[in-house]
Amino acid sequence: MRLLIVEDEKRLALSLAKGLTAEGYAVDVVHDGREGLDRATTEPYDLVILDIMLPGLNGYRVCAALRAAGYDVPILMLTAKDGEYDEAEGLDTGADDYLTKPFSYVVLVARVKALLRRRRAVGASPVHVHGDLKVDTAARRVWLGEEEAELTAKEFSVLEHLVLRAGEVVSKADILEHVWDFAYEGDPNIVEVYVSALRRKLRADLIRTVRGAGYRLETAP
Amino acid sequence: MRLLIVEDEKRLALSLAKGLTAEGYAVDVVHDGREGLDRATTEPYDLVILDIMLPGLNGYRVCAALRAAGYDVPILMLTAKDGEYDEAEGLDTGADDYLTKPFSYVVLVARVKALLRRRRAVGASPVHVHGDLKVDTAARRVWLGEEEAELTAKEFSVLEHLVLRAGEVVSKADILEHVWDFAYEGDPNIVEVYVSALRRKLRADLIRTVRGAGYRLETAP
DNA sequence: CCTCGACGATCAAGAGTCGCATGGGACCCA
DNA sequence: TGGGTCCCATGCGACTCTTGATCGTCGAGG
Repeated sequence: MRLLIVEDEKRLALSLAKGLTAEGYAVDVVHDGREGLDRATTEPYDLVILDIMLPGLNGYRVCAALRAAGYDVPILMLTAKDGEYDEAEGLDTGADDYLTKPFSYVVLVARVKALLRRRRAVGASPVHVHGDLKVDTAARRVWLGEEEAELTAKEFSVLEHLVLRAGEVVSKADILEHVWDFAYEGDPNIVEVYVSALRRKLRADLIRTVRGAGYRLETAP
Repeated sequence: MRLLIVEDEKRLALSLAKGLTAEGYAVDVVHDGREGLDRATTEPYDLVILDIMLPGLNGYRVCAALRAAGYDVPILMLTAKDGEYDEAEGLDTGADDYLTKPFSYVVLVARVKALLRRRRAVGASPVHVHGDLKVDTAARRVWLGEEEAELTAKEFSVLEHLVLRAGEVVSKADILEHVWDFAYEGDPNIVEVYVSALRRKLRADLIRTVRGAGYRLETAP
């Protein structure tokens, strides 16, 4: 799961990024509206956190522009409660939720999770089952049969991405894009390392290598 | 995925081509607008990268000409930020996105991927069935009746191309262009080798040889 | 009907690429 | 300082791709 934070207060942006990274999300931060718009439309995010007061384009306009272009990723707006901007207006322009500053970090994480869950809840629960593998994306827990597996944050993210596209071949480049953030420029070998770890902690034949194409999470046919 | 780069600065063109090839794209380069127009209309590309300042026809005119002819492949424009040309104008002539020079290589790749992704999102169901042959392009799996066949990456690509044009005669040159890239200068015999492998792994009469013309995937049983 | 030439099929081997395992180092947090 | 996570580098092993040689087949024209 990859998030974009558009926030010009650098201290706040940094602390949010840090916390959300620790939760296991890949997080990118940009500091003005124009760049936020560019980035959101060119990189694959699962959620955008958007401040309203921004240099360049303000949050409302970024949000409206994204929605006008058919962008359907959830947007969480951050508003300062000083009267100049109104929360309701945020929802009018197409935001999915808003938070009024100051807010506690715990609340933010809860809202983020709720939005991500709601999105997938178009008929599906946040728990995915494939054969004897069970993945709870909300709680970030994994079971194989009765046994719970202890995964690190990155391991879980890689598995999550494979589970969301179970049965399909997912290329290493694709996994890199979704699980790592914009700043990452390293070797795709890193994906192999994590797949290897998942096979060791779960079951070797769960993730199938498709040589020259990527990996595929086997579904029970 | 096949890309066309229309760019007269040879150093830049070469370095882009090199990088994008490393990303797994088949890349062709031409150096002037007239040739770009010709190539784009005569070869099947998935995306065109188009510089604005070009000898012959400039990028705007190439882009406008393509769009006027109903050409709907995504176009990414490259603009030099020296005031003479304006980014907005590029979008007006029908480009899908633009990048201002100088840009980082990483950003270019991100934009290319975004454009290809946006396009693919509109795509159709990835499972093709012809008689007892079933090809799932997303999962990269192939069945013949109940039996699944194990194909290598190249074998699958060749089959995929034949399936997309099932019933038609596809020339060896055409297969070479799509599965290998335009600049491939090897022996066309390589196609025969792969067709041979497909017949062995699937069924001999599935791919019919049309002497002097190419191959045809049989649709009727 | 036979012969010849062109085209296509098949095979085997070397070169090249891809994926895996492993260990070490950087970094972070307690 | 110590444990854990994350990332990188290396070398090995296995598979894939490609090439070139050889054999088979088709069809036209004598």
